[in-house]
Amino acid sequence: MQERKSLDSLFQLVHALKRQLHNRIEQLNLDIAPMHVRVLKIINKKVPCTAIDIANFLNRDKAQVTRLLNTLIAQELIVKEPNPEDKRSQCLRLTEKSQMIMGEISKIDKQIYAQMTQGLNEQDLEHFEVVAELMAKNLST
Amino acid sequence: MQERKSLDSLFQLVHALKRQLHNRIEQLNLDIAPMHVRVLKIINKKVPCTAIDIANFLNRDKAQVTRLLNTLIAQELIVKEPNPEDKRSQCLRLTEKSQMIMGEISKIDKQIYAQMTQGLNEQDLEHFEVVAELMAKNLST
DNA sequence: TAATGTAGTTGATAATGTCAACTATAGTCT
DNA sequence: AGACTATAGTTGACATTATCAACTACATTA
Repeated sequence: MQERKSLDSLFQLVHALKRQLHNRIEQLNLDIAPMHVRVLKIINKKVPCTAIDIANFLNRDKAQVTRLLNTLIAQELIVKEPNPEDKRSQCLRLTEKSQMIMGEISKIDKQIYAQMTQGLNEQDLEHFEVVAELMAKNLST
Repeated sequence: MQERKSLDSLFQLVHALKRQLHNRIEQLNLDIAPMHVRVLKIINKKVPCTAIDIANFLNRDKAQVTRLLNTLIAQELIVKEPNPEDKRSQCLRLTEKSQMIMGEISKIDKQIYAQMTQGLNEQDLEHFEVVAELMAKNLST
């Protein structure tokens, strides 16, 4: 029953994490969902960033990404700019509004991370992350 | 950026895991989703088992559990029996049909687990699980 | 230039998750 | 016993996340 237990704890962890993030994001009164926040983070980090970059990073369908981006554009959190290298594609950029929001989100991330990692030292976390990454890689190939 | 990276690898791992499970379950032609399988596993493991037990274990809304159970009943994978200790409640039990299916599911679990844990030793896995459990606990309190 | 590939959109639909209101039974308190 | 509160489960409504297929427009390759 070793494997069963491990998968369950993993599912429960991520479920708890998503709920925390969802609750905290709700408090910002942004009217966007956790996936929108993840998209904002990616656009913030990767410059330049296109829709395909996001789909690849999140390993999600392009259709989902298009819809997430539409919401963000409607709320003036991102803008699309022509991609000089490819007329099919657009570069995504945060607006001033969302740049300010990213600060809040970063705080929330830090708080949740601190809460989640209580009682764990740097070495534990390092090891955990390495294992998680390897597992994800094992599954995706 | 330490915290960001860690959360992302976790999300990606679970996403990849869910996809693998989904694909494999699909191959069984059961016409049920991963959550249904998780419910079957819980009923299989915990005897007696009621709807509330499932909701508590999965940390999900009772409404969702009711609907998952309805599908399973419609497909004759589980039956409800009166709970002798509480007339509001029913005990859930696997049918012969689903007991056979559990064998297949167990095989799939083992295969996916083996794939996911390639290159990791028992100690790595033990540590990973302990950390995941502690994190989940930290978040839920 | 024809064929093939890629970026992104749209429609349809499945899977997952949450909230609130409700029924019926259980337990508690006096 | 009767009133009050709590719990098990159901139902309706809805939000979020995810996937597939078909499509347009542009890019790349042969």
